[in-house]
Amino acid sequence: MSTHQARYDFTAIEEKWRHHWLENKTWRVAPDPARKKYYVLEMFPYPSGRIHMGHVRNYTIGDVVARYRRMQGDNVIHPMGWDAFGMPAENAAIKNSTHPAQWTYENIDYMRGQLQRLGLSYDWDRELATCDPDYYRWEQLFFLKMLEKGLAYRKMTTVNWCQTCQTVLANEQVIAGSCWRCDQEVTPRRMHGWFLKITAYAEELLAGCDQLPGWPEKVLTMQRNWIGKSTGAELEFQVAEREEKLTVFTTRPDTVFGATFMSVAPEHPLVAELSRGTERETKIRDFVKRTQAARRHLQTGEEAPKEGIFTGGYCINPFTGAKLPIYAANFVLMEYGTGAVMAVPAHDQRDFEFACQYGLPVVPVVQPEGEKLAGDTMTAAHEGPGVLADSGEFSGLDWEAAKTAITGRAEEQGFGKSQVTYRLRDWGISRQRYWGTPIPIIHCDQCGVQPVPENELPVVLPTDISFDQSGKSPLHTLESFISTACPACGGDARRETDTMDTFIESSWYFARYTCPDSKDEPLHRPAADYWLPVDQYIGGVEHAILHLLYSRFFTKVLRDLGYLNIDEPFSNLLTQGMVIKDGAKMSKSKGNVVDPNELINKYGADTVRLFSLFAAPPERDLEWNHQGVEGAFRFLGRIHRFVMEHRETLRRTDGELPAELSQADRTLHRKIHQTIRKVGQDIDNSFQFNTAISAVMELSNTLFALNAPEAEAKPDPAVNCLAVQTIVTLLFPMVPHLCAELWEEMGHAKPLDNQDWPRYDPEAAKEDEITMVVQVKGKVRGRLQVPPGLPEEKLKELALADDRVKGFIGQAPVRKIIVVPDKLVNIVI
RNA sequence: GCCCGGAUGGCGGAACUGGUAGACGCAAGGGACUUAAAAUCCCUCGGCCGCAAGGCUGUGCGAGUUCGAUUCUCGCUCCGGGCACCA
Repeated sequence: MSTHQARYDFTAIEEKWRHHWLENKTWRVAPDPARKKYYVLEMFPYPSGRIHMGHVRNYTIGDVVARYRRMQGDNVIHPMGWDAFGMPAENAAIKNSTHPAQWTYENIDYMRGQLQRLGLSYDWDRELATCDPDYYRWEQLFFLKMLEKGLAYRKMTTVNWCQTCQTVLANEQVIAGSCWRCDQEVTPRRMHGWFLKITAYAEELLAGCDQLPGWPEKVLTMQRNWIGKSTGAELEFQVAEREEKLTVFTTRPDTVFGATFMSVAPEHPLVAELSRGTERETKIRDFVKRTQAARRHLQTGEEAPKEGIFTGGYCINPFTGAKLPIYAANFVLMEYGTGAVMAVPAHDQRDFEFACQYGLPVVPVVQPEGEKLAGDTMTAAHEGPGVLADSGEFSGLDWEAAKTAITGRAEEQGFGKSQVTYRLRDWGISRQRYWGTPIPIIHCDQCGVQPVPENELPVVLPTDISFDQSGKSPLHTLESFISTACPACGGDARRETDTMDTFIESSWYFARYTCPDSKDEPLHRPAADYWLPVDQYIGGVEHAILHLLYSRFFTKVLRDLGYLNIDEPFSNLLTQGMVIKDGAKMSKSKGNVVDPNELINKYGADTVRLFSLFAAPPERDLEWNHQGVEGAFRFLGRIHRFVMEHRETLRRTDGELPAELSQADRTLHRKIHQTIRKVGQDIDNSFQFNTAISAVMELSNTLFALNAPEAEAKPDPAVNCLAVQTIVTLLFPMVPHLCAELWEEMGHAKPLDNQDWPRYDPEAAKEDEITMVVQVKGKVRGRLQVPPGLPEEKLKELALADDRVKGFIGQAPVRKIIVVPDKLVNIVI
């Protein structure tokens, strides 16, 4: 045998099969109502230049799922595309004086090649790039439809501004006070912007969380918290000696008798109203200005000390008639609820602190069991349960009952109602950037804000632009783009120069993959209906709220607009962990980046894939370990060598097992079927590729040992052949090139691509002898080799007869014997 | 502060529904082959005691339930993530 023949030439093998798959379009799919469909999708990448290890891991996991489902007979759609709009293209354009489009498309070409080198089984005919007008034009249509239904609107409000990115961010895109992309701290800014009414779907988005058993509980919890539903009441307080009423939202209507003052947001209109023309006016205006500035300079995560100022106004508690002073307080948020709060210091810690600071009364009205709280001795608010006291006719009620009773009374009397409030805010989608989807709107001095007529879509992003160093969008000053005619009056008008948040593109791309060539409509219903929803979605947990919430929202909107018939986009979600090196996330600044290209050159794609699956289960972070990669490479080399060494025998074997199996045959045959069972279970239950791979390693270890030169009785060639076939087939989803090659080397004419997953025979997997553990008082004292299925009595007998066990029992009386069939016997003395 | 995760050899990680802790791989040590090296193969490998047979101990810490706990309960410690004045 020549060493040449045995060499594992991964470069040649991988190149051969890459071409084979691409040229034959092996992974192209079409709807087939007769077959079960399976949609597996990985979060598409931003074309930043080159793929990184995180992509490798993400896409390898998806590829294994895709190939595995195909082998199970499913009609598998597995598409890939490019999240191609975004800031980096613009930054690169400014820096290198290229055009964002050119930069983006060059990156796409390069990265597509990288993905193909990994052997990922995509249907490339479905590839899309979101910066293509044929893609984003439909977003402009969606926007117009949403505008018609009141789901898109424009308002002037305080937004999150990122100075570095020179743009506004949605609330979801502010992570711990900083920009999700560049980490710059965001600052508040007043400006006009377009919003999508995600709050109209708050309840459905929340309820949907209970309909997603295939999602990690952690992600659902984060989404529930983000939506932040609170149930309570809205109560109206008449402002003393004035026309206005002050409406508050509270989750604790039961404490209304304990309200001793009111706090409102500094921006609340009533603050300016009440102080107008009084001697307080300047002082109050200063306070408002100061607190807003302070909020801007707050360290992320820091709480400002509570501060407030008396506005000079009072309002009347409708339940008690008491006159409550109205304070402007820095901790009250204008954006939440009504921007005003009834303050109950005895039962709310914030109000308590505020009351202490400004000498306001504390009146407990919910008494906890076995205690009698008094306002002047309390050191903290009591926020827990209790029974109402000093609350008029409601005294004596349990707090929960009181919530309903008091709200009900307010409703009868016409000064309140039960109310649900969400933390979720509408999605601000205006971006002051160039490289994005133009918002199809025209501003006319005469007619106001006008939608671009549908038949004029798309509003194409102009390409004749030049960047200066300011970082500002060139669209804002591009006269040829801005200047247009008003669709209503035909007069001079200006185009909207803001573009859409790029999260819009990723909110529906999974649907467009089902019909990427649809020309006359955004989605071709028969295709979308057949393929959707995505059965398995895979990506990083960093999108737990952002992309995943937006996509859920968009799916519901598109459903209500008649484009889709599903409620939820992703039935199952796998959030894979990060790839780390030396205990830290890979980053240029840390100098711990591993380049996939170098690895593939050195070991081949199969080894890189194998290691990234083997080193950790998918949800967990994966520590990249160079020596571990070597180990994966050695394993593939061993399999390759074995097949090549036995090539001729393997080709001659017809697969018919001998009628009588020898000891070695039985050992190997049993292991084969145990492995089929184990690998199938591991993938089906929880994508535990790491343990699936170790199972295959065990099978190969058995195979190699039984065929080692020093082995006494070698297995029959037919059993060996079955073992090799099993290894190659089970490993194919993870290590496709090598397995395809070895399959062919074994003499199979039909490629492994659509081979059926091996069948598991429970009979063959049965052990004919098992190790029974004998314990004395719970400690292992002996082991028995017995055939499985022995009756309990027999097992007890055998256990008690064991010499070593006898020694441990000694003279002590046996009190009890516990038998777990086929597992252990525990003798209690 | 609140809400989730997690903690197992030198390392990555296994362990069905409470039933042999450490599968599989890496590293390390020893050996074989080789003029030598690489590659490959074999052996050892949680800790302590012991020549050995074997014993004791061991899954972050402390209790508990159980014949039996990495697994269940309670209380802590540390690490990671999310939210953070949301009324």
